[in-house]
Amino acid sequence: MVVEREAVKEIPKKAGNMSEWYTAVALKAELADYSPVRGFMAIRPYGYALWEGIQSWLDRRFKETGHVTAYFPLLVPESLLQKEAEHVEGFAPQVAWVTHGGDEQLAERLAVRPTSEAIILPMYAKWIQSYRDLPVLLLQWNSVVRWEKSTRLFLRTAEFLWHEGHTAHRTSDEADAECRLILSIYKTLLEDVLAIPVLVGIKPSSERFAGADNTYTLEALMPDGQAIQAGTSHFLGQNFAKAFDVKFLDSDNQEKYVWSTSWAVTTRLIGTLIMAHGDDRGLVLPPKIAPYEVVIVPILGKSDETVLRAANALADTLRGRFRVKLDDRDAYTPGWKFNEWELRGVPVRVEIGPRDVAADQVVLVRRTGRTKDAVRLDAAPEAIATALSEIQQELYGQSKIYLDDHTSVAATLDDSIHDLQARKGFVKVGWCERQECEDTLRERTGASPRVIPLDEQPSGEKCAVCGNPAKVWVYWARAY
RNA sequence: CGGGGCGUAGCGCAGUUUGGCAGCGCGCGUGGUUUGGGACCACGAGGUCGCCGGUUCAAAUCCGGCCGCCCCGACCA
Repeated sequence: MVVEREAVKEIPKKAGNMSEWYTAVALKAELADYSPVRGFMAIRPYGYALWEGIQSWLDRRFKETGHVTAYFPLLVPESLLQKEAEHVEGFAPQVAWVTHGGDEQLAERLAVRPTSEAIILPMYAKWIQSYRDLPVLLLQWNSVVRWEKSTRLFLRTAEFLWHEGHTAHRTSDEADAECRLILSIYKTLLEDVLAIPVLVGIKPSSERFAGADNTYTLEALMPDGQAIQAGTSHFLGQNFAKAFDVKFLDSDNQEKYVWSTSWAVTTRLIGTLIMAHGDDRGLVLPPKIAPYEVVIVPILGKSDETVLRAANALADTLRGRFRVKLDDRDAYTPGWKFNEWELRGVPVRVEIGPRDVAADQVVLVRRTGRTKDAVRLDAAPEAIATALSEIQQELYGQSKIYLDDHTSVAATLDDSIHDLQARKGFVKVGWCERQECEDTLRERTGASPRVIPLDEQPSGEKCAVCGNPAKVWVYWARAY
C-alpha cells in the first residue's frame, strides 16, 4: 500500500495558483532553468528530450509527405524585412537588432529573425523558374527571437525553438490543401502523441499572422480554463510572392506568382504538456512522448548482488521494447527515487527487491494511479505494454472530458459575457463576421476569439451580439 | 506598462521594527551504519547580505538612486 507521509514538499498545489505550480514543476523536474540573459531560458537535457521526441515524430511524418529540411541565415537585413508591409508592422515591436560587426557599425542593421519568411522567399525567387520546380516543400529546425515584455518558461520566452515550414505552390488550391495537411499532422501530434485534445479551425482576421490571407490554428484548453494556441498553419496567398518577386513560368507560358504557406509548432508545446497532464506530485508524461517509459528501481539491501543482477537482466530484456531507465544509484533510498521519478513524470515504475527475486516477480506502479501490482517476471513486458497504452488513453480521455465539460454555447450577449467572465473555458457563439460585434465582445469580456471551427456551420442561429444571422461559429476564451 | 511582494550559502528562509561577532533547515563533501514511499550518526566545506553612493566609531539593518526576480492585470506562438 502507498503510505502518504510527506508527499512532494516543494510543489504548490496545482489547483491553487497554477502559475506557481507550473514554474515549480518545470524547474524541479529539471526541464529548464532561467538563464543569465533576461527572458531567455536554458533547456535542460530532460526537457530537450521531450523536444527531440516531438522532432523525431514530426520528421517521420514529414518524410512521408515529401517535406525536406534546409537551413537559412539567422540574420535578416532590415530592407528585406520591410518588403511585406503588414509583416514588418506585425513584428516590428518584437525584433532584436544587430547593429555592429566587431567594432564597426553596420551600414544596414540586421534583424535577428522573428520568423524567416523574409530571408527564405528571396532564395525561392532564385530557385524557382518553372512550374516544374513546384511545389517547394521545405522546413527548417531552428530558433527565433521575439523581444517579449514578460516571459515564462516554455510558454513565452524571448528565444524559442520551433520548426518553420515554408512551401511554394503552383495554385491557390494546392497551397490551401498544404495548410490543411499540416493542420491534420499537428492535430495527430497533439491528440495521439501528447494526449491533448484540440479545436481546429481558422483565426478571425483580427488574429491572423502578419501578412497572411488565412491562418489555421489548433487551440487547446488548459486546466485553469485558459486557451492556448498549440500550432499554426498560414495560407500566405501571393502576398509574400509579390513582395519578394517569386515567379514561375506556367505551362501556358504565362509568368505567375507562387502561392506560399508557412507553419510552425514550438517549444511552447512542452509548456502545454506540463500544464495539461501534471498533478500535485509533478509532471505526468504521456508514454508516447516520455523520455523514459519505464524506470526500474532496484530495492538494494544486504542481498544487493542478487537484486542488482536481476534488475540488470530485466532492464536488458525491456530495452528491446521500451525506453528504459535503470536507477541503480546507491546514494539514494528507494523512497527518494519513487518521488523523484514521479516528479519527472515517468509513466511506469518497476520495483524489484529481494522479496520479488525470491517470488520470481516484480512490482508495477503507474504514475497515474500509483497502486502497486505484483506481476510475474515473465509477464512483465506484456503488463508494461498494457499499462503504457492504457495510460496514454487515460490522459487523452481525461483531457477530452475536461474540454467538453468546459465548452458552452451562448446565444446572447449577456450569456456570452457571463460565461466568459466565469473563465471556465471555451464559449461558442454565433457571429455575423462584422468587426464591431467582435470588438464589443472583446471589450466586455477581456477574452478573445480563438477559432472558427472548420466542421461546424450555423443553421439559422443569430449573432450573439447584434442578432443578425450568424455566418460562423466562433470559440471564445481567455488565452495565454 | 499599471498594482502588490521579494532580493542574506546551491535551494528555502530567520535576522532589518530598536545599527554592535552572519545564522537556521535542506542540499553538498568524507567516514560509518542503512535501503519495500524523500534514512541516521559524526566531522567538514561553503557568504562581496542584489549593485552604487550617503549617514555613522560601527550598516544585512537607517537614507538616496539603480538593477533583477515573482505574483495579479493589459499585449504577444
